[in-house]
Amino acid sequence: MPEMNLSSIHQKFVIHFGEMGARWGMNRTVGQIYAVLFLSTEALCADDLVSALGVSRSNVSMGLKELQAWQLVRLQHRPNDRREFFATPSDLWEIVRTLIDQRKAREIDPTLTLLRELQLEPDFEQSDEHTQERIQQTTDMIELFTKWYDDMRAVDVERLEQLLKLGATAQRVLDIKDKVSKAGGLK
Amino acid sequence: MPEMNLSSIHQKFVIHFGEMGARWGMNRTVGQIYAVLFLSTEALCADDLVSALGVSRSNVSMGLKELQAWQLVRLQHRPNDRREFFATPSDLWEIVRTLIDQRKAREIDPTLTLLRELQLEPDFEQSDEHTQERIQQTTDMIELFTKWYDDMRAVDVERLEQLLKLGATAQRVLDIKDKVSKAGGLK
DNA sequence: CGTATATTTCAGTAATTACTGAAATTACAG
DNA sequence: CTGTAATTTCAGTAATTACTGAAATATACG
Repeated sequence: MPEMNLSSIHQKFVIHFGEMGARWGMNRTVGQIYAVLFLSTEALCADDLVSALGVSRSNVSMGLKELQAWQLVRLQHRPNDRREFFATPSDLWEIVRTLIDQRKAREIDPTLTLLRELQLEPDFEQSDEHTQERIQQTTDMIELFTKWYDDMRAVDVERLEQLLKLGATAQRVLDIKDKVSKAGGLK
Repeated sequence: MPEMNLSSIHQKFVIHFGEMGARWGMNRTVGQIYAVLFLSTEALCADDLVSALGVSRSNVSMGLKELQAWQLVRLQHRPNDRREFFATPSDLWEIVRTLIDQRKAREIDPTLTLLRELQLEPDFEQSDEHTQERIQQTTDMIELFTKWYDDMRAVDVERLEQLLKLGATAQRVLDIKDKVSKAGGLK
């Protein structure tokens, strides 16, 4: 990793998110590009990234393309300059939402599709009870999570933070409901 | 992929979770082993997996070792049989919790550690405001999520399902609180 | 102990994925 | 159009990761 005129802080951050990127279905370079953009005050062009990371121009080009496919970077232009500049959304919540949306689209949705297809196959009814149950359980759980996420996705950020901070406290509402219905005999 | 005397349903399921496993920081074989165990009525020994998947004995051995490191499989013994038998927990919620716990421990916790370290570095105060803000935002968000998860982890499954089904409906509680405090002037 | 069976280790190899440099393409100013 | 700068493509190669078979190790039973 030659040629990294980034501060010590930036370097550590970039290296870490490079490793993390690799575990998240991108590769190291893609993660590093994103980290540099994420910390950068202004939008950067491809050559800025080349000199920040010391990787080839073509590697940066491919990395940026992938980040665009993930919808994780914004493209910008400057007057009298035909280079393209890239930036990350300033709102971290937006970034997280995009990440979840993308992974959902690439992993969860196809899985759900498969599970539903399996249940429609003629063989399904013939397969042993345990298999049927497992497939059903998995389908139900994914549906539970995705519906919850769809719900949450619609809530505005401030509200969402409140809800998350409530956490298990929200459970108290259910506790009370339980007690009331038991005591009062309400269904 | 020779030697797969699994039903069509099992095959499709196994192949899919093999691919998914690869995106989830395990490899294809590990994902496939897990899928076979997940659908199996009874615990299986290594050679069962060899013949189900048509991979080498040593590959299965390594895969099982990795699954044990992830705490995703249970080891069982049968009387008068010194082979080891493997099974997945019967409770899907337990599996999901383990998966999240493990990924948290491998990815989130180290990230949080790094972010906190960066904030303690002498250089941190010197770095530009945007960088400081980004690192702070990220720390805060991860802490928000992990605290929420810790909360939820303690709740029993039935309750958890209720809460997730509530979803954004829980927001109404906050809405009402808002209206009351506005109307009544409560702080 | 000795032997039979189960499991793990690991060096070598296969397969996959990432990266580079050169060539091709695109974009646009003159 | 023509020329120049920016970007992309892609074949070749490097690096990484996955897998195998053979050897080593562990386990349990007589």
